[in-house]
Amino acid sequence: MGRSPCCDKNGVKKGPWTSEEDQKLIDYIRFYGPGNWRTLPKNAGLQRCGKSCRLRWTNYLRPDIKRGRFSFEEEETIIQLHSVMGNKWSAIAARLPGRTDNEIKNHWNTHIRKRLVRSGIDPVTHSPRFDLLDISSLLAVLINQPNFSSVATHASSLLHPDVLRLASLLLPPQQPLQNFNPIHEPNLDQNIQTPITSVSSQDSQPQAECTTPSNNEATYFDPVNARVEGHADLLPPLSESFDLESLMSTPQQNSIEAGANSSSFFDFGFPDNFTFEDFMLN
DNA sequence: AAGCCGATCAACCGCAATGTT
DNA sequence: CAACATTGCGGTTGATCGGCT
Repeated sequence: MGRSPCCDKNGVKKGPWTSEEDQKLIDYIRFYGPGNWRTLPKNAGLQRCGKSCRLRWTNYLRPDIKRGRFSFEEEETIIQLHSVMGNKWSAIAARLPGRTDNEIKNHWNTHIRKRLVRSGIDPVTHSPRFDLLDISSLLAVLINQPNFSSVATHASSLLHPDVLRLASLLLPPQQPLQNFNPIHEPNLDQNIQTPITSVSSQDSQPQAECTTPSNNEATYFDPVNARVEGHADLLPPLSESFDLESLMSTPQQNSIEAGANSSSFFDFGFPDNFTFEDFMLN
């Protein structure tokens, strides 16, 4: 009746492995190969549970394990695969040579997941979540650009349409951005209050699509009235299903579809010193 | 210097799936 | 086919470390 324990608890060591134990395990597996984990510890002279030996080998001692930081490409792959597979860490690991499921799982939980949350992405569904998004910091980055019209043009192709729509809703109608007052960030960086000026002559970045007026006065981008003011191309059409409630909820059935556009949305948060140039380069 | 706290990651636990008798 | 053994997987824990006060 019931399952017998995977190992005899008496006399079985737990906790971190010593280098001597590692060496015993390596030597044994080099000679006999992995497998038969139940009898392995006894045969190898280890006071360990077979399960512990298998875990130590597969997650740490295996010679084909690639250690060190995850590359950008690896992280992208993990995000894409996770959007399709969910928490199938072993399946994800199978597509990342040299990485273990445990390592990927840890990296997801400690790095990637937090970045997605900061970027307003639900890490479970890979859908935008505006209750997660630090929208004011995003706006601060976008608005605090000398050539905001151009920025908006870029942003409209890079950001989720509903993000831009929400951004427009946050701004009072007929009000220039210089008076923009973030709702939840009363102490937001004062830079956000800075008037947005047209592209200056010393602006070294080429801006082929720049729609900034040619005068030297400060210009303000009003997303709400962008269409009437000739900026219709700056704002995407409102999604049919868009409403604040839908955005605040966590859809359960659309992870695969969401995965298809997740990497075109924000994949990462914005560090304090983040600039639009950084954004475009990434 | 000491204590606190958050981040990281190796390791453990329980359960499910699969294999064997 | 049932019972048991083994392996694999995902969630969680806890030790450790570095930064901060």
